[in-house]
Amino acid sequence: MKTRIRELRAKTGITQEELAQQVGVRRETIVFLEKGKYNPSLKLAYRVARTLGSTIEEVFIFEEEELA
Amino acid sequence: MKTRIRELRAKTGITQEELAQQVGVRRETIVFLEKGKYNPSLKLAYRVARTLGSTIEEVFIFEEEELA
DNA sequence: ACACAATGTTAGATATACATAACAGGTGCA
DNA sequence: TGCACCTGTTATGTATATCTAACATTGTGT
Repeated sequence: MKTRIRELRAKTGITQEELAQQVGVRRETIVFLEKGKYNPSLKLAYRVARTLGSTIEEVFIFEEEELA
Repeated sequence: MKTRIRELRAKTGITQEELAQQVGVRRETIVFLEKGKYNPSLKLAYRVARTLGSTIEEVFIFEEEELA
């Protein structure tokens, strides 16, 4: 899974820490998400997308093979 | 969380069992999802949405309060 | 009424998302 | 140089999504 979290954070000028607080998770969780190191719950994905002013499918990108 | 899984299943005429097989999970998992009894992983949400010919945000609906 | 398919529920086991804490490397700025 | 901030990593613990199996209920057709 790839994400545009870092890119969107840069665009809105917020840090991992700030995103974490707004989303209600720990900063480490954001680090792992940004690096695609795990597969978030749908609710968390929604929160991140909304906080970044975007949608789930724009923020979290799966390759076809990953879904098969 | 509410979902349109049942509605979209009806539209395409597939059973819980068939959806489960196509998505690669157990039927009980589909039952729980349909009833909003748990919060799926993003990857599972993607698979369900794609199998139903739709998108995550159309299939899984969160109320504002749930996200806050 | 009977048979069978579809759906619902429950209990226990396993995997993993996420929390927590602690530390390390990098960058910019005084 | 030094400090403060941002980012990355690792280890351990907890909560919960998902699996598995078994049984109950509801619906549908004949």
